[in-house]
Amino acid sequence: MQAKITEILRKHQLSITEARKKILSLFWETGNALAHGDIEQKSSEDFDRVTIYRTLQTFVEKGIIHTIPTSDNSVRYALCKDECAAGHHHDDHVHFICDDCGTTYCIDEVSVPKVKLPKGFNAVQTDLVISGTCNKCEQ
Amino acid sequence: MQAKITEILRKHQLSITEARKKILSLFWETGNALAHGDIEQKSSEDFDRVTIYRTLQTFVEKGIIHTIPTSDNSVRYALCKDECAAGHHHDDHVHFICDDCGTTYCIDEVSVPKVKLPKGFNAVQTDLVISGTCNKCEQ
DNA sequence: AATATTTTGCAACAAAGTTGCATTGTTGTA
DNA sequence: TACAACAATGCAACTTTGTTGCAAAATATT
Repeated sequence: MQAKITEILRKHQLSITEARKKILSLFWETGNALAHGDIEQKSSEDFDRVTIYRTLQTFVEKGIIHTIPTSDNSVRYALCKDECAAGHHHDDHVHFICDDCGTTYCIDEVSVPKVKLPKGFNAVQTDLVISGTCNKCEQ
Repeated sequence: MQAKITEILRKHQLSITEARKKILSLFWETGNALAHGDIEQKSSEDFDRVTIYRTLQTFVEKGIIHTIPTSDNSVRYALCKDECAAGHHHDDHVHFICDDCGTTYCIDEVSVPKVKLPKGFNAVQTDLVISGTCNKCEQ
C-alpha cells in the first residue's frame, strides 16, 4: 500500500513526506470521507494542526481529494477517482452522511442526475448530498 | 411587509422581538440565502453576534428557514416555503451557489430527482447543490 | 398594570482557521 | 554520497467563529 501512496504523490508532482503519506493512508484505510477534525484526532501526535490544513488544501488543489458540502460547518474530504485532474474534479457520485454515526460515504453506484437550470446559470459542479441512516445504523 | 413578518413569527409561536423581525426581513428583502456572516455584517450594530446564532437556530427548529450545505464552512440559510413544519423540512428544490459573487439561490423551478440508494441506506434529507456562475455574473 | 416567562447582551471562554518565519526535510545534480 | 536549492513543517501569535452562564431587559399573560 505504501507503494501505491507514494505513486499517487509522485504522479501529482508532490514531494513525498511523512505527513502526506500518513494523511493519504488514513483516507485509504477508512475508505470513507474524513473531516479535518477526524484527521486531527487520528494523527495529532504525529503532526501539527497547521500541517493538516495545508496538506488537505494541497490535495484538493492537486485533485487527489475532493470536498463534500455539509450543513454542520465541517467539510468532509474524500479520495478522488483516478480521472480527477488538478483543479478539475469529476465527482458525479452521491454522498451520504449518516445522522447517527456521522460516517460519510461515497455512493459510487449512483451517479448524479443531470439537471436543467434556468437561463444564465452555468453549472460547474453538482453535489448531491443525502443524509439519513446508513446500513450499519439501521435497526 | 411588517405585518407578514409578525404573522410568520406568531404562526410559529415565537414572541415578536426586534432581532427576529430584523433578521426575518433581511431574508425577505434579499430573496437569496444568507450565511451567518452576511447577517452579522448587515446588523452588527443592532444586535449581538450571539443573538444571531440563537435566532437562526430557533428559525431552523421552527421550520422558518432551512440550511444549505456548502464546501466552505459557511452554512447558508434560506426561507422555507409555507409547507415547512417544525423539525420537518420539505425543501426539494435545487440550490445554486455562484463561485463569482457568492450569492446562493433557491432554484424553485427545479426539484431534486429521487435517487435509489443501496440496501440499508435510508434517506431523510436530500440536498442538490450546484455551483458555477449565476445569471448576473455570466459574461 | 403587575407578574411570569422569554429573549437579549455581556463576558468569558473554547474551538477553528490563518499567517510569517525559522528550522527541518526532500529533491535533483554533481 | 554530498551539496545546494527548494519545499514542507512546526511553532507562535493571531483572527475568526461558535458556545455557555447569568443578569438585565423585553415580551407575553392574567
